[in-house]
Amino acid sequence: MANETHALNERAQLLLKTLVERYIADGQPVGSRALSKFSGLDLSPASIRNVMADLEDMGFITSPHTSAGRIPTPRGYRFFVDTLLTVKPLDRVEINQLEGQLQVENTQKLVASASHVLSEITRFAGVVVTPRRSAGFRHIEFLRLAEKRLLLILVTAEGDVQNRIIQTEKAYTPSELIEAANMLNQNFAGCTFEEIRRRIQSELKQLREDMSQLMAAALAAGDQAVSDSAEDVVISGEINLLGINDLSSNMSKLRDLFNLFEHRATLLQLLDVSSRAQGVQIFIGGEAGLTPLDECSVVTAPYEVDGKIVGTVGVIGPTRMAYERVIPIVDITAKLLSSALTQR
Amino acid sequence: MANETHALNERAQLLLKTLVERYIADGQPVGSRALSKFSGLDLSPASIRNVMADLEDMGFITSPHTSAGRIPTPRGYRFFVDTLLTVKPLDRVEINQLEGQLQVENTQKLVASASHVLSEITRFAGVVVTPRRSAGFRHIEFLRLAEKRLLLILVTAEGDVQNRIIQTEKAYTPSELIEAANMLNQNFAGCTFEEIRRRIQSELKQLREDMSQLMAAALAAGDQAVSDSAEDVVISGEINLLGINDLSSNMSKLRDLFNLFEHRATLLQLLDVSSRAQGVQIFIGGEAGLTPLDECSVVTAPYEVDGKIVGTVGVIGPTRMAYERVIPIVDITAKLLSSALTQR
DNA sequence: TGCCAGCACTCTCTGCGTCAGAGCGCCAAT
DNA sequence: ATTGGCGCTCTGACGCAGAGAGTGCTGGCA
Repeated sequence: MANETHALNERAQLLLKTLVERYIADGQPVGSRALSKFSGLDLSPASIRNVMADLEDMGFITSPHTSAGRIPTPRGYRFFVDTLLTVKPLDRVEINQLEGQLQVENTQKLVASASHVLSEITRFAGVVVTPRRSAGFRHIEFLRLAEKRLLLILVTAEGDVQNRIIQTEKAYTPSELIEAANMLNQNFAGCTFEEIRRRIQSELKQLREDMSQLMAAALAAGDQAVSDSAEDVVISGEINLLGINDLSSNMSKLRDLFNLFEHRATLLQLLDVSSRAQGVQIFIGGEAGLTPLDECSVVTAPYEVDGKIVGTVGVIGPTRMAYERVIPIVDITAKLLSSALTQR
Repeated sequence: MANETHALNERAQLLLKTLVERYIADGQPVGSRALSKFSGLDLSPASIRNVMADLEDMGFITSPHTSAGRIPTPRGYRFFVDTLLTVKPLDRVEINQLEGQLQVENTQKLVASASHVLSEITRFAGVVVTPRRSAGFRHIEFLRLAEKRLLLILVTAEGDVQNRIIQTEKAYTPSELIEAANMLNQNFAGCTFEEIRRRIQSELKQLREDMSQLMAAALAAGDQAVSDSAEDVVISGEINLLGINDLSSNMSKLRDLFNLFEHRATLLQLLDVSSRAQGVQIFIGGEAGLTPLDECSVVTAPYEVDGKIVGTVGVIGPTRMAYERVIPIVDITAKLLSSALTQR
């Protein structure tokens, strides 16, 4: 007895499990009759009602109103995913399919396609935190577009390419441009932009005056690269959530949710948490502390480059989602992303 | 009499105008009493009812049901925007504000920010068709990332920068890379990729074998650049439309609308039409032939580079929108975009 | 001829009451 | 411990009446 208030006996667990499964499957509150049919146990609805009452007391399930069946509470979902859920790993076929849809041309495309694939395959919103990169300098190029217009191409240590068009006051000759680029490439390759800034500052007097605008532009582009490469969140398939009945019923909540999506910083904070732990993490309902996510769950997994965690992939969907399907998908996607990034 | 069935007399026009204005303002069907108060004419509701009946016969207005006021039909809106609407040009201040929010660093950012600004300022969805560019070759660079990994940087004639990481079979020396780049830069600058492909093919035998992989990669990147630079539609602020009562009432229509947004090709077709004409164009309701846009209007304006139309900007919002505000905004945005693009 | 007050009519919207259906809790019997 | 049975409660659908809004029409007036 005292036992039952803390731990669930096997029967209660089985019933909770089938209840959650049925609710996830058809979204209707589950009554004692249905449970008696589907649990596999040979119990009458009346007996089941007793157990259900206990489960309700313990806070695992609740009824929307007196004469409806029961639905899982967040706590019920939590227990379900933590100890009752049996995930079946993906088929080799599905993995290949997933892998085939990742576009490996460059990091941005890779991240974008990962997010897109997640949303396509789960039909929820896919989300990826872009890898954080320490912005070092590798290579620069000035390309003459017109008399006083240059295209500046900047490659960071991580192989990201930044480009911007700059208007110059003076018309540089091709050889001057090459000279400036060489000067930067030879002296500063491998440095951070902060270092470059310091060293240029101190050597400014020696610097030929007509070079200084080019240097300034280069540094500005560098700063841009740093800020661009700050962590960011890529979301796709938000539209899928419009189709989810659980969410689209109360319009104002839905609006809040989409507003959250626009508010990258908040989202980032949530997803960052998940990158502390290894493996798949699940946030159920408001567990993340964000009210717009009340009826949502977030399934995340960190991905890594060379053994170091650099970002997070995930799926945002209704709390009533098929976890046993979503979890392996997110897991594999993180692994695929890791390996695609490590190769480069 | 016969006159009235074709053209509207002044009184009818004024009443239609105030009716549309009032309906746009508060979204409620407008009754004869309200019209008599707000029209400025000194007429009793009863007289106004006669005119309204005529307007209804002519198809400019309709009533949702017997005892409601009248609302404009698409034809009513059409007449309104064509001949009754008085747009007030934007303040200098507003223009500056608009201009300040455009990010001119490079074409992609410019287009994205234009779309974003439109959505922010109108609180509807902003949409921009990216400029079509003939993809010519300008410059290429091979950068060694690791032994058998190169970063390929490709600059098109229009100054767009493509980059991709390639794995090579052979470990190239820096001087080989420079040689390959030089070879391409000197011989093919200004050519289309099609030309390059032909000429390389014909000279393939003379080409040192170890260079061919680099050439192939360069051409592949070029093709990518061509296809990437194909026209595309950038949408932002779709979420704003969630908040519009006219649209969010019937969920399924809203879904259709968002599906349309995902279906770039269809949207492109619609927006391309608008780039045939000069100046602001307005599509009301389903005039564009797309059912998901039934309750929407699209306000567009083409923008140009060096006097040649290269794309379209626009706003998608509910048919019940404040046209007199949206029209100048779209107009000015197109002009700002034109001038920003022409400068580069 | 144009305008308008008045009136009957129609339609929506709201609230109320009823009724069937679903499901529960409790209790007594096994 | 399990279970059949009974009464209770709540929802959702339905129908109905009354209020409110706005129209169309008619007949009178300048």
